[in-house]
Amino acid sequence: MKKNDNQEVEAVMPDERAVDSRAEAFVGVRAARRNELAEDYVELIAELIYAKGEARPVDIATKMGVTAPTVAKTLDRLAREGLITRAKYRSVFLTEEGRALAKECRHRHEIVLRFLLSLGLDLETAERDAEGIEHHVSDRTLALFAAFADGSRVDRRNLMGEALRSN
Amino acid sequence: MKKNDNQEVEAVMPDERAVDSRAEAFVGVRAARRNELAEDYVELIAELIYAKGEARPVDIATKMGVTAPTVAKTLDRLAREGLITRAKYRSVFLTEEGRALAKECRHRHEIVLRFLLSLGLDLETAERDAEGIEHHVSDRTLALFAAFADGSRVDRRNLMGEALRSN
DNA sequence: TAGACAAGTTAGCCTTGTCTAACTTTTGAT
DNA sequence: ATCAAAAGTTAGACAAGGCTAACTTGTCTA
Repeated sequence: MKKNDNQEVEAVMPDERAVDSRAEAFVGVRAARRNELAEDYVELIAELIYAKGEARPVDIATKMGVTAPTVAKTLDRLAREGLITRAKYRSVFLTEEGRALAKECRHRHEIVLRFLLSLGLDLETAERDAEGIEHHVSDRTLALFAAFADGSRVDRRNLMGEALRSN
Repeated sequence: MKKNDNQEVEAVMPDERAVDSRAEAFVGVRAARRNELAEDYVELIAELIYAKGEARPVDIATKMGVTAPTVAKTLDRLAREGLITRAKYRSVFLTEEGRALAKECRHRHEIVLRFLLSLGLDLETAERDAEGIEHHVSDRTLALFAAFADGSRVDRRNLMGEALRSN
């Protein structure tokens, strides 16, 4: 492939490190994407059970914004993967593994949400963004988010205190 | 569907607002997910062109961690969607629309990355998380991220200044 | 208790994203 | 100028996630 045909790229100016250190990230991100839907389902099922005592496919469909057959197919997959149990024409239940996953997802979601809110975001937007972001936050970042959300007020006080003391 | 079969949900405790206000988010998130791959490709293509003068399928494949035929099929789709142009056995080029998208993605990526770094995250992790997060950040949140990243030092100074003045 | 209606399922189709295997074109070194 | 290796393409398989249409089961009310 000859290096002819050059193209102007005025608009886009990545810095040096970009091309190489970003490369490996893609693989990991795509891996994360594969589990997103399962996590969303499991989390939603847990919420429905908590809120209504059961998780019915029709409610899952409504909340997820998809049709009933889509839900059925996805639930079959989740059952195959051991996250839920189901019987024909009945509600869905989480296995131990499913509950563990739901709990973990809930935890991440809570932290991301609190973090966004503590940053000054409105609830609507925070809720929506948290839904998308929560699946892509490493443990390290999550810890930082948690610390920030919990500590932002305290930090300010500390900072002011220090400023006062140090003068 | 009778409301029998109840299940213990000790582990998972969503608060009241959760079930309803989170619902609508899913639809939006799924919409965002559809464009992620296209955005990743376009951004990568822009970077390759910038860094090497051209974007070859083989490099895209390496960076994305997939095989050549996968890249070929995806590039066909991007071409169909008007984001790139390509000729058989040649490198790939961005259309105006593709360049615009790449620029926008780059911009988001930069902000998210700077934000994560300013939060104290190491470069590796920040890079990886930014890759996943950037597609799920609303304009509102992005603005907040940008302000935080740019202003965290300034804020501290202001805060200290205020603390001093107000006493 | 009988049906009507709501909920759930099944079948079949489409698109995307992934792969391997096999083939063709381009490039570059001798 | 030739030809081997690298790059690119095509064909075909498969799973996931989505849909509509048509059928079955459960529930609840008259």
